[in-house]
Amino acid sequence: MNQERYNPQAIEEKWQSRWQTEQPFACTHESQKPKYYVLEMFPYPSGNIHMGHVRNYSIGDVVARLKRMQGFNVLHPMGWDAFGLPAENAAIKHGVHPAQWTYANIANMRAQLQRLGYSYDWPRELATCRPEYYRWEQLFFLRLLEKGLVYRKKAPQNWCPSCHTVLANEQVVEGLCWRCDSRVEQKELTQWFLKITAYGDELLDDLARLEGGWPERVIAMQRNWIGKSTGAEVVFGLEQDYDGVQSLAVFTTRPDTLYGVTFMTIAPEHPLVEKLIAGYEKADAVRAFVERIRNMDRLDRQSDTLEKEGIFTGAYALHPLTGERIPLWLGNFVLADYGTGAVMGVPSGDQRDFEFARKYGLPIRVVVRPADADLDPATMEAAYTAPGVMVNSGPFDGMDNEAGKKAITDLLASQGKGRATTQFRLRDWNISRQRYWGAPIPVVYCESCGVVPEKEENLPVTLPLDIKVRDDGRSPLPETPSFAQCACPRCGGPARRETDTMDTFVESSWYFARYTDARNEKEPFDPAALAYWLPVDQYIGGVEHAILHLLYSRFFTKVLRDFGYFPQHLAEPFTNLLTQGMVLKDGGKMSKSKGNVVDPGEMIARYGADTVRLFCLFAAPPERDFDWSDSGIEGSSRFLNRVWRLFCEAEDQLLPLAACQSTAEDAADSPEARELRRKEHLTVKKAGEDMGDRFQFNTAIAAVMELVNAMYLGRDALARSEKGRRVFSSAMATVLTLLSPITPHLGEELWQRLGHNGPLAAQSWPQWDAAATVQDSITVALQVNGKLRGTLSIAADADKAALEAAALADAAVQRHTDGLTIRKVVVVPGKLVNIVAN
RNA sequence: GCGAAAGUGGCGGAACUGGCAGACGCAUUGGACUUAGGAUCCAACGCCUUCGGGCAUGGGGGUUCAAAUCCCCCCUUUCGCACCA
Repeated sequence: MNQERYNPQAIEEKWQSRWQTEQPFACTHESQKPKYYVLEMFPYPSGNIHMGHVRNYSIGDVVARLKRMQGFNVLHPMGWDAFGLPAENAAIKHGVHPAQWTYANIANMRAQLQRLGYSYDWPRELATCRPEYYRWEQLFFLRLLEKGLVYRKKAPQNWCPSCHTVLANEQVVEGLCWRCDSRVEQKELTQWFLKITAYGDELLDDLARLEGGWPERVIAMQRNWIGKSTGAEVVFGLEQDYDGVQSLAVFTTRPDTLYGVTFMTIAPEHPLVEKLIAGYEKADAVRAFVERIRNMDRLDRQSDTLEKEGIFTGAYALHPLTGERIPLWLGNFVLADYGTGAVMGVPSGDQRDFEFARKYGLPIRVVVRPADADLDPATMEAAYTAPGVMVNSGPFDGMDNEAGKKAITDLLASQGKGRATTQFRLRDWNISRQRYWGAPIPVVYCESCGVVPEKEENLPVTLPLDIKVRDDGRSPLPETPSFAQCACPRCGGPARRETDTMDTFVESSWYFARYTDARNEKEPFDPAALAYWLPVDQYIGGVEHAILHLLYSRFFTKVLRDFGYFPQHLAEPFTNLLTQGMVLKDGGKMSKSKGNVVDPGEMIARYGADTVRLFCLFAAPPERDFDWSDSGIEGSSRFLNRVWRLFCEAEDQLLPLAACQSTAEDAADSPEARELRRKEHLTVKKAGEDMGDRFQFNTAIAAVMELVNAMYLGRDALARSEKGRRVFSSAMATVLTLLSPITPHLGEELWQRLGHNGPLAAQSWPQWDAAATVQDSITVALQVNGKLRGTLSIAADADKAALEAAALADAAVQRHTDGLTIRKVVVVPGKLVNIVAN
């Protein structure tokens, strides 16, 4: 008997160095096999991997390894989202160049990933900070410019004072910077915008294609973020001519309530305000109101407890259908940048308007009432927003209000006073960043030609590395003459290069496609490779990217398709999305400040990579958060030791079989053999379904644990005969094979010692045989009136009559039916017998 | 307020199509082997019990021979969005 101890450090080193030399997981698109592209969100090279990475990449690696064994040609790449602010902050703090810091971190993290044994196609590795990568992004920028999908605009922008840069709307979380939690300010700047709103409808509609493949809540979050509203723009005439302005438009989703308008509310920032109040005796009070609202903190202004406030401007609009005078108010709840910045006030049909009207004594006119009741404006306590019948609406009285929406919009349109339209909450994407460590935007500003795109043949516009990072965090590029001063690509005259860089989310919006041909120096993608690999079949990452990265990637996919780079039939980049939960410690997020960080490196040093991988998958289903448990990982370690010992203690009895290779004849040798072979096949069934179809790795592992437990129970009996040993050896091979996507090092090591030549990873996933899982006798539950009263062991093929007879003959059943009349017997073959008696 | 998800032993979690609730693991307890064990092995382990059984899947109703699972109402927690007109 072999007493050798399980030494994960030694065997993991052995197999990892072999994988590094042989790169067995590199792949090509020239294959007859069906393809499978599994991708985990690439990491920012912060310096060290944390448990969240380990969980994310372990899930992906199991999928990749399993799919390979199931006969797919699998693409499973890894790279680095390598531009970004932390590199600059580190440069300031430690005096090291951002590039040097980044590349050193990449080297370190690459080694950590290799230490975990992930089956990546390393030759495709990419880093977005390399010119070989971002040159293609600059090319896409030029294309976007040609098509008018990127433009410059001067507007108030989200400005993070601590990061010294603007932020996209998606990067502002509750008024704070997504990265550093500083309070975001508004700053007027001219910036580059990607016209993501041009794809608003498609981004919204195509969410339907993702149903079933993406988590419902991510789809909901995107739908919410895009925020499409259907309604009408209604043009109200103004009572006077205000400096040439004679009308004011509003957007409404309720054109059916147009006859209920009793006032109009305008955003304090609306450009017309100053004109409206000119000459009004209380103009100063209005100006003071505007100032006060403008100076309010953005967070406070958006809080849900903020009281609605307004002020009359002294001006009037005219109702487009009745000609009635409508007082114009300013309101602190009206958003300047949504719709037209002005809303019609219908107190009877909108709760905000209702409260506003009550507060300021404005009239309330009911225009939609429930079908079976009247509403009295004097006693109403809230707006009526449910469907109903139109009243007080001139020719539309009696009409269903849904029909009224269209009818009134049509009437307005015929008179040139409105039109059906839609509004999006989604804003265009500001991609300018006032930072150094990012991809240069390939345009120049020429004294005579204006904004001129860089010539395609001059790409890449390389980010200069010979700079000194400024201590105040501001970008050194504007003061780097060798970069900022240039010749105009059009006239050759003196010009200044754009010194803003691109948001790093631009790089991550298309990296998944670059992996299909990462080393191509002639074009961004090989069309054949793209057509073969895209879309990504399974994408895996944290839910924190539900909007940002996933929305941008979807947008880029549609744009690159329309530019002809991506296949024309490709609508979406990621067919299936798994959002894995967080790894917590003591119920909270791991953080250095809390001192509750579990370091993967330490865990690997203590238990080995296989144990760490196993525990991450066993602790909980993948989409759920789980709390790291020190005793939990002990359990996983114990299990692998148990497998190791089972193998070593039986090693001289083991035969070099593959999974599921014992025969029915072998199984006929003894009841133990038959039972173990049955368990083996059932485990293959369950593990395959749980790992491959449901991504429930925890239950797949539990099933293998049961098989191992069964092997311990049966091993002495099975060791007695050649056939028994065959059954046992086959089960051993099955354990190693089923575990191999999760614990590949242990699998390869023992597979080799079992006497096999080729790698276990190249084995086919075992096929289970239904015939092996049948049993002669089964246990059925016996119930009386739905309550369990006993069990019954009976021939598996017993028919209903036999089951019923056996159940009625059972002592426990008789005891519980004594004195009762049997009304009915429900027999579910193979499961139970329920006797209904009273 | 809107949207999504989740509530099952001391804990993580099983139960996939309604059919023996608690698989698998952790923790705990008892035992074995040991110079010793924080190794390993065996066993117990939802709650109550008069040992017949009774009660248990957030709460309350319902459908059914049978409900963690289906239907209705309610509560709690987490996440996202939120004066979006």
